[in-house]
Amino acid sequence: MPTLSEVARRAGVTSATVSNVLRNRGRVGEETRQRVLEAVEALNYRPHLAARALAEGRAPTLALMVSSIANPFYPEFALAVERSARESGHFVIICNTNDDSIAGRAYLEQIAGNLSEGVLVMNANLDFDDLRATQERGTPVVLCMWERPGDPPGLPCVAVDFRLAGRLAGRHLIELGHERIGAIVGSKPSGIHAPRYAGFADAMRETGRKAYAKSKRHAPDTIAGGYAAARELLERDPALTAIFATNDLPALGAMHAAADLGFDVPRDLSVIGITDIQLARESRPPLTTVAVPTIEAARMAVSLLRELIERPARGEEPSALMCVTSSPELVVRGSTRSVSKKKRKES
Amino acid sequence: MPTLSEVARRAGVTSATVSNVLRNRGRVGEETRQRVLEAVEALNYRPHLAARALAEGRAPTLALMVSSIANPFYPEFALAVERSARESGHFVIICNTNDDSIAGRAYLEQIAGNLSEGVLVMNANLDFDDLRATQERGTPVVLCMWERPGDPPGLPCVAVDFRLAGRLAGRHLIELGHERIGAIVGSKPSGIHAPRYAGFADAMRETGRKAYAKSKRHAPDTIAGGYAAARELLERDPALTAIFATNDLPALGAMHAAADLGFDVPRDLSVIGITDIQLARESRPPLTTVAVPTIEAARMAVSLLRELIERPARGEEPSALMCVTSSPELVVRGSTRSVSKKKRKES
DNA sequence: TTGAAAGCGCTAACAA
DNA sequence: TTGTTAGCGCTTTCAA
Repeated sequence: MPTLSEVARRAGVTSATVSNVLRNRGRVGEETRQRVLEAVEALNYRPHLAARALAEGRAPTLALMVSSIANPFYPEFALAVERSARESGHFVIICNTNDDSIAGRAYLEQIAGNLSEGVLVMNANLDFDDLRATQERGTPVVLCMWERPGDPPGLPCVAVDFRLAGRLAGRHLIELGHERIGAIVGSKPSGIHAPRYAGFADAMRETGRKAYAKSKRHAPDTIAGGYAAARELLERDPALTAIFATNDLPALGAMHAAADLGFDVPRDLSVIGITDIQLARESRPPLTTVAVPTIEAARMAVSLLRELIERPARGEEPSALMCVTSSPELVVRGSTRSVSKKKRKES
Repeated sequence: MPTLSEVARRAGVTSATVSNVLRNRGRVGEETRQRVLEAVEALNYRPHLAARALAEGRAPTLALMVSSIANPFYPEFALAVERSARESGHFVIICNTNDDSIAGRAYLEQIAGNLSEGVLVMNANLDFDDLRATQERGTPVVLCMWERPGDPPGLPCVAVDFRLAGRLAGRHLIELGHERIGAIVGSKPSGIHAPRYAGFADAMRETGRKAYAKSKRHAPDTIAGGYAAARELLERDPALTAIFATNDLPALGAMHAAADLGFDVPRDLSVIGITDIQLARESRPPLTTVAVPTIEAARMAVSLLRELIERPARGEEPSALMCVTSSPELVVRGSTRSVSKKKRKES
């Protein structure tokens, strides 16, 4: 690989000059410029990003921490992150923590500040103290999807009003006339799914329903998890006419369970999720869900991070430590319907 | 961020010594060692990976080029790649080419050799000349999933016998008694899906069937693509009893189309795909498919790449330029069944 | 066993 | 407009 000074030698100038033309920093004579460009071309020169990073005191990558990139939601997000990151010349390093905070810490310690200029966190299974520590050591961190806009996490974040999402889902079901509604809630009791369920509960309370509390199951955030939970729910109370899940994947699983138990969705049972992942559009029937502004969140997270990276260099305070995305929105598709008078036919 | 020499100063030694203890290179007195370790601890020192990379002349990352990480197949693969990469201390940079060879080239030029020590290519939409060029500039490249073991691509690769996969799928259908079989083939005519279809055709030929040729559609490698193609196929020839798709996603789409047209899968129509993505297990009915050794391919790709990275340093020739994974295997699930005598009931 | 010194490829003052 | 020089943080001979 040719280096700057080889290019310089060939062009009969010094590396400083080559550097200047490469960065378009002006103050270079047109003729010299041409010569340099020719040399670059002839040698097929490409700048050494690691060297540049070292000299500039900044790294050209952002780290994206996820529990597992294989979760169907993350890739969509990662794609958006990558696109935004590219705009500021950053590459993105995927860090799978595998839901293990030890692994997460290991990643942070190795990457932060050296290889990556900033850290994006897409799951809550990292130790917040670790995150604060890396922040204090000079590498900005932003949480990509904070679920409670009203309750700042003590770290920069982009917040999505998931409580509202839950409420919208609940309301939709109520408007369709459902009374007996089961709920499938993400597995970590005090975890990120609490606000979603709280919103759902709000909707129930607002309209004077109480029955919902009996029919609640926790399940891992997967199709299989939702399947198992829905089965339990439905076997325990076959009179349920709707199921609310705090996430699309379990909602999809619930549809399968319903089918296996002889319920027709949406005729006998309505199912609603939250997020609007790609798959939600592609299930049969397509899933009614509350869409969360994923792409917007990704963009915001990257620009917030970028701001945090750049501000200190300019001696300014960041303008805000929390961005709030636009609100979640109900997307009515085929998996919900107004409750039929005759209720279920079979089972 | 503390630096090596700060640690050194605090421990009353030079940076060379600190470096030695950190790399466990021995030749350091036990007492000094302790002092250094304490200083490291006290200062909370972490090595600067970019600086180390520069000094060592090697980068700590691998680039994974994919057309779009959002394709449901890639994340599973990416996860496996990341795990393997970590074993040799590499981080993985995700490069979404977006199926655009210009974007791909841009990535290669920026990353290869500087930020990344090697390049993994997970789609064929990169210009092979670009790949060869980066290889010649000193950055090893490996194709992660070459479809024709018998026909080396002129680049290091790990090959999967996709023709066999196609054949297994075809045979399975034939063994179930199917005669009229439709095929959905990936959209790029001469592209990566050709061997899969060729294998399918082999199976047909071997058993003297010819009808298949009429019922073939090209479709993008998505659920929607498969849906549209299957609809066409089925509307054109409702007597089809089976559909073979060169990939799971379109196969899943075909199942949806079948359902929409009143075909029951598998009673009226069998559907089979290739790959065995996670989703295949989670569809209704679960998809019969030919499983491809994804994880194994990921591991092989990373170790081949690692070997290519290290060999030249040791002056050796790489042992092989092509690894072949174990063979694809039929996974029978719920979407295929022996052809019923009465054929379809409805439609 | 430890230190001194050069250098990886680049940037960025500052001088000329 | 261009060159000189001094690093960025680390590794690695080679000496001591």
